[in-house]
Amino acid sequence: MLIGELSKKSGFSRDTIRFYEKIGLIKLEDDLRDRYQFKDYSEGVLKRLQAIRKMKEYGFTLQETQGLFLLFEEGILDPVRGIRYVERKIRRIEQQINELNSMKEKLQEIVDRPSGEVCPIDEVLHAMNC
Amino acid sequence: MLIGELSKKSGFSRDTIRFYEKIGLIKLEDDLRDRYQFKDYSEGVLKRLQAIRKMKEYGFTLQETQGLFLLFEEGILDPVRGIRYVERKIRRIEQQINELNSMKEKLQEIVDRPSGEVCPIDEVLHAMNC
DNA sequence: ATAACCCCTGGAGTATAGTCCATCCTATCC
DNA sequence: GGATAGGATGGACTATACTCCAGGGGTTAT
Repeated sequence: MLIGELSKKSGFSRDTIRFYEKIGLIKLEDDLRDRYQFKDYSEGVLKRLQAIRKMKEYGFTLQETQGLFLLFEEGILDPVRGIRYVERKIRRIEQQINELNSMKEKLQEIVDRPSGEVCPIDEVLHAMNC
Repeated sequence: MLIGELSKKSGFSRDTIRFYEKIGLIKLEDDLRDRYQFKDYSEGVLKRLQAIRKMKEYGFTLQETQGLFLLFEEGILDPVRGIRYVERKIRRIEQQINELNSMKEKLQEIVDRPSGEVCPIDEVLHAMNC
């Protein structure tokens, strides 16, 4: 199929698809163009794009996705490794959540603090005589 | 003080300080250089850098910080506005936390699922006959 | 006198994930 | 024959927050 159809079916813009091609995240298995010199994408590429979409939803970066695809293609991705990989990702996400929670708590303290004449973001700007 | 001292006292690298200067986040009130043509930073700049550090801990971007400084300098930053500002920031952080939690849950399902011969990231790569 | 150490500027490069633009080709419709 | 609607390529640009480098100073210690 041509890039327009692939774009519609995958939900990625043409530019994004071309960008993914440029970084090697998707490949045209044979770059034999049809008689009009247009690229002809296979069903496999569409499936790959759908997998990329999933990966994005799971919070994986393109680089992580690419690494996982590589492992998969080399047949190194057995259940045990796969689970470990996902568990590491979960821990990274948990770290991010913790950081955000600590930010949130600090900010909540500012909001909750009974303030009379005191500037509510005094904690933030305390050095500036707010 | 010279940039080296400011760097030590603030914990920001020289390059970072120069970068903050370039984007206007800090300013030399008078750019009167001393006899060696070196910049002479005031205590005020140090305090500003300390405020920036705080803001970073609270999760504000440099742009947000700059905006807040501007409001403060214009005297527009009263307690009510300040609280509203912080509350908006809290809500943005909550959104990010929610997104991360939903990613985490999805990944946790993959890990928890009783798998025999099935690849644990099948959900991710299901389209690829993993 | 030469090294070590501090300062200056301007500009390029890093990572992430695209988006947009100019310029070109080809087919089809009216 | 010109408009419209696809397609191709290469390269520039966006945001965020730096980091590094080249090339030019001056000061201080041995």
